[in-house]
Amino acid sequence: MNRTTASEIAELAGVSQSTVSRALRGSPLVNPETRERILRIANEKSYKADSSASRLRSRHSRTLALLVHDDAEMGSDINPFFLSMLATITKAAARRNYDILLSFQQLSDNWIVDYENSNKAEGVIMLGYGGYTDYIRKIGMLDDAHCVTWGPVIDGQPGHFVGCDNVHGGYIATKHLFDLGHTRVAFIGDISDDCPEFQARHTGYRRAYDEAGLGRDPRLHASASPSERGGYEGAERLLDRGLSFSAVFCATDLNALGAIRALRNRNLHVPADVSIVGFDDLPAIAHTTPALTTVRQDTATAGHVLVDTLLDLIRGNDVVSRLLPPELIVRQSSRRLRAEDAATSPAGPRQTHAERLAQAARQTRFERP
Amino acid sequence: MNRTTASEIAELAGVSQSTVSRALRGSPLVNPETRERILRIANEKSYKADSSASRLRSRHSRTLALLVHDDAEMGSDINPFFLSMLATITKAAARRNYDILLSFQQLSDNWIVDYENSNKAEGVIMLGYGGYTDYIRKIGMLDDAHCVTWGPVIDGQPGHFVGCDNVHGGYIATKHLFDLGHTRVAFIGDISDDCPEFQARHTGYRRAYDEAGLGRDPRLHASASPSERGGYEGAERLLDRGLSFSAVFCATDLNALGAIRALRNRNLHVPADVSIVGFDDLPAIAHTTPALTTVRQDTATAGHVLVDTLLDLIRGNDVVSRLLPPELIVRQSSRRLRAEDAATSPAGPRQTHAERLAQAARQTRFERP
DNA sequence: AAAACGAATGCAAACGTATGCATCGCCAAG
DNA sequence: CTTGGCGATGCATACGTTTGCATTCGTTTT
Repeated sequence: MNRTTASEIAELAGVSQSTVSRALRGSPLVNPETRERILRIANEKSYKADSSASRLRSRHSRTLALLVHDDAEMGSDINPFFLSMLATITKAAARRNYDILLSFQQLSDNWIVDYENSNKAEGVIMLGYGGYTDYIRKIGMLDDAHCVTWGPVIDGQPGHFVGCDNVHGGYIATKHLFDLGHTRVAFIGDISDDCPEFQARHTGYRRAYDEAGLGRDPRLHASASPSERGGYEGAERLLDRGLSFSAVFCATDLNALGAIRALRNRNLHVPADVSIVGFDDLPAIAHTTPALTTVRQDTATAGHVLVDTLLDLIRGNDVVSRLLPPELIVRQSSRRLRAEDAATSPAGPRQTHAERLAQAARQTRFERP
Repeated sequence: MNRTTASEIAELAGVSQSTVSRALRGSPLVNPETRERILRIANEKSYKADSSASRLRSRHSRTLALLVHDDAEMGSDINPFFLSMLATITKAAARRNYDILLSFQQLSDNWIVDYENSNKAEGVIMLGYGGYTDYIRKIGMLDDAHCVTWGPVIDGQPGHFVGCDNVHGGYIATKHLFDLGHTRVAFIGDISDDCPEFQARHTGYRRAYDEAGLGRDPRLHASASPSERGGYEGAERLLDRGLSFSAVFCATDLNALGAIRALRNRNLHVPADVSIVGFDDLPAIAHTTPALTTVRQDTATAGHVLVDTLLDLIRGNDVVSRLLPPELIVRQSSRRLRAEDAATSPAGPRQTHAERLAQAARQTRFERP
């Protein structure tokens, strides 16, 4: 059974194929009555223009590629934060009459070039933490590379980015903890050059310290890959140092979940002993115990902005990198520091906070994921 | 700047355009040396055959559409279980050299027909709970509709399905609870005709009851839409009835999370007072407190099976609906019933289980999501 | 030496649409 | 009555491949 073609519709309607094409594409050149007739017949036959032929002729695929970074470290799991953006991006594209071609990939030089050269998509949206900078630089050389990346917005860097204001996010997270009376706030997260967004969150963290006029102990930073496991191991290293702290700001929600597990493992309770603030507002974490205080990135508008920016780029309009405002979501993992737990206070009637931390530091690890 | 075409490569290589095409597609007709030369030049120019032209001529788009049901009730959130399948499906397709076109849609008659008729994809994979049966029946009428659905496998039903063995899953979940000494196991989930997979899980639940020779109280079933909120409300209705139960099997992990929240809200602890078993094994739930005992659906092989089944369908091979075996994952939300908590035992020294449940039933609700 | 053959390549016709240009009828302006 | 213009339609080409068929050339068979 062969597909229905525009010529067949044309014959049925007693017009030429060109007129059918024009009628279906809403050209003002065709008589309203003719258009009506053609549309009716096309509907009856449930005719749809062949996309291959139409994109070949018109040189437009009306398709965007969505490339999600497949982090080898996460195993086969994909970072849930990026997954939660898929739907909004896809719907935003659909509203603009664009299809989304999905791909999970390790970073490779060829990918974008191949997709553009083979005309599979008019542009690419990239999702993934860090590590893109070098890659984008190469791509940026190509005039034809229409590519927008979700990630850190850095002045003067090549390529086009849409991202959350990570500096401000880190700032409000840390300030929230200071406002609750904490003075020694640790940071867990990777601030190497590979992850500029976490560097930015750390910058906000430092800014809050400076503004509060508190001295910041650099040893209160533990590096961690952006996974749950990374958070677990980071928290362990932090505890092993035997330092005093009453709160932790984690670079990602997954880090926070891992940190909570590590703390619990050493008999430290959240938020009773340690307050925790995460970053991302993953859909799942509202249901964890304790529900996580975190910095929300607005994925809904992010999806629209990513798509619109990419379309501007494709149309040759001027494009500016855009920062989206983050929002602090206070839940149960952060609470006011009790006076007797303050690091400087004398020992109370029950075991002091300092004692509990010290005990945790000595404790043998009985779980290794 | 115009794209490089096969003819340009041909000219550079001193051959005809046909030979270039053949060389790049690995035809055995071209001389190895010639092929080598052509490949080298094509690489230099980073030439890729235009997909529009190639699919127009060859009548193959090498693209599959992935349709994720956009449940209005979930708001803009997509069911995380389906999200977790996106990556495996996409990678499975990539391994077969197929691209994935992604779409989130309410159910509509036109969608599949449009996609096939416009030649955007050679087939469709549908993800979503229930409600498809009628829809599939319509689609099934069309010879050309290449469509595989993740969902309940029911004998004699039109369409092609790949799914988890929900009956067995429900059975092993419930049996697990019986093995732990529970005798009154409740069920939370929607068993209307809209959701055949939950009906199947409920069937497994009943089978375990029968096999254990235990009487089943139908009032221990609370209906619930498959969301977190559904589980919360279902658990509340269950508690309001003032019945005795020491364990709950929930039709989905989200239901289980909601149920746990509702129970905690009334001072019932999981698993101390009530054991809970979920279904799906969402990536997130390993990190909840308590970590959820659940029935895992093997999404990794599911992705491959879905893609392979669809490709078979496209190639005109015979296709059988396939059931994948589920697996019980025991974590911390289920535990052995203590003797003194058994519903029939006399009151112990501390508040009995029955008393605690009764208290929960009377309790005013102080949280409504 | 002629014929037959196979390997390697070129030729040319599709695939189904979009679109510039020509055409046609009709009415208003000259 | 002629001309110009405008609205509506048809004609014909081009988009860049894939692929059946023809062609060429060198080698083997009769």
